[in-house]
Amino acid sequence: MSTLKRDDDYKFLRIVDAIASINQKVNLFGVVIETGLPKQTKGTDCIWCLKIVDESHPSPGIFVNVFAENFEKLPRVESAGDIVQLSLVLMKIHGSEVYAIFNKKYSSFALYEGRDGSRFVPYQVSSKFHAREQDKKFIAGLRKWTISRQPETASSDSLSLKEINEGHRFNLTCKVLHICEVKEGEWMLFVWDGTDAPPVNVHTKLEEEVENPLPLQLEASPLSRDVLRTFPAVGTVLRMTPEQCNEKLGLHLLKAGRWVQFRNISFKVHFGLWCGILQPFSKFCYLPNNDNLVLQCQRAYNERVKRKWDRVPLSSFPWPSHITDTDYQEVPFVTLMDILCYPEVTAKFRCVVRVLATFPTHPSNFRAPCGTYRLRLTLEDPTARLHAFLYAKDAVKFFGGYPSIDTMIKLQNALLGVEEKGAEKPRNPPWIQCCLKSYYVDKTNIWGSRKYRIFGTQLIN
DNA sequence: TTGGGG
Repeated sequence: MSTLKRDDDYKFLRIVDAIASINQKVNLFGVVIETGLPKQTKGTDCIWCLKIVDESHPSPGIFVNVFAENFEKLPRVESAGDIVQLSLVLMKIHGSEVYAIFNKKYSSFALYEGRDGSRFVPYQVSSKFHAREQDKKFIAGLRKWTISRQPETASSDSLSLKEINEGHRFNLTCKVLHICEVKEGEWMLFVWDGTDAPPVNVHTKLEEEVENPLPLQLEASPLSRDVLRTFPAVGTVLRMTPEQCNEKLGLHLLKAGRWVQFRNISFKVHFGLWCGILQPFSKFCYLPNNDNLVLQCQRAYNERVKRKWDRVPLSSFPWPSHITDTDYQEVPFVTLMDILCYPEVTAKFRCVVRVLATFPTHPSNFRAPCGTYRLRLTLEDPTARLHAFLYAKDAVKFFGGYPSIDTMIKLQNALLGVEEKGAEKPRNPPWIQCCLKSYYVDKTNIWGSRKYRIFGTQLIN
């Protein structure tokens, strides 16, 4: 196996020439167009795979497999389109695919800003990296070339959350809002693009509400109000998890607040909630803030939130069902996320929601032995779920007095989107409008004892 | 050593 001679140290190959240098150690500059997910290998190291291109090989690019002894030493590419300088990487072939292998013992890397950068100082270097004056001309050359090149996101088919459906190999352009360790070594991402994920059918049986009520969120312990308050009030916050929890992904390295494009991900429904699934072969890359797709998402969201009457689910357009009517018709709707994040404990709202479940499950138990109504509804909109209680005179107004059990069953079926009595079909609850109030039950712990109650709302027969 | 483009 040949290595570069001393006087070849400054020699940087074009990718097309590196591809022809199998089993040799070469020096390269490239534009990073995609990264995998950082992973722990089966050996002792971590790996992060980059895909790079240059003018000699603008498509499809070659993979650079970078190994390092810990996650922190891996190249953390800040943005698709950034430039990587690689010294003494070994060119190898597997099948018909040519790779560059970064060996921690003798290879080195440096990362530079891409087309929008003007500095020649790398933002990250590996321990063996030495800067040289000649580097600048390669960086300047690549920057000049990338300006004429279409950004990667322009050509990739990317879904928005309002278009997701169950299946595999989707690309999603979104903003990472939050990353948290939900269990020891298990990380969950919270992503958003300003649109609403489509409502899904509820497959659980209503009777299961007694033993296994529908969860309000996918994470075992709900996010704190401080975290929720950093989330936008409009648009679905999608939870994303790795397909295999034991997959040793370095998800904690991802940065909240950045727009990214995920590639080759799946979407599944858990308990009627959409969930993004990261597979071992899923990719992601941070997008520059001036990426066209990012700007489009932000513009659409800004338009949406500034319209007074637009805080309703996209799929309830142009108007929710006419199953309910509310007082305070002049009050604009808010989202459940608005309600969860409202800065005061006691407040009144109007919103458009679906009723996923009732507890008790059968109308014959909606009233206590003393005759007073007392039931709990599980509500959702594209932004959140919450439990809302229906009590006493608010329930009398809601149900229009004390209808017969048969009538009550009909009302409940309409509310829950049950097609016919006794059918084993999934429920598809309609969007309804309702008034909600938040209140507390313990004066010494007002936030900890906050609850929600439906009022000023009636079912229309 | 590890991973390997699905």
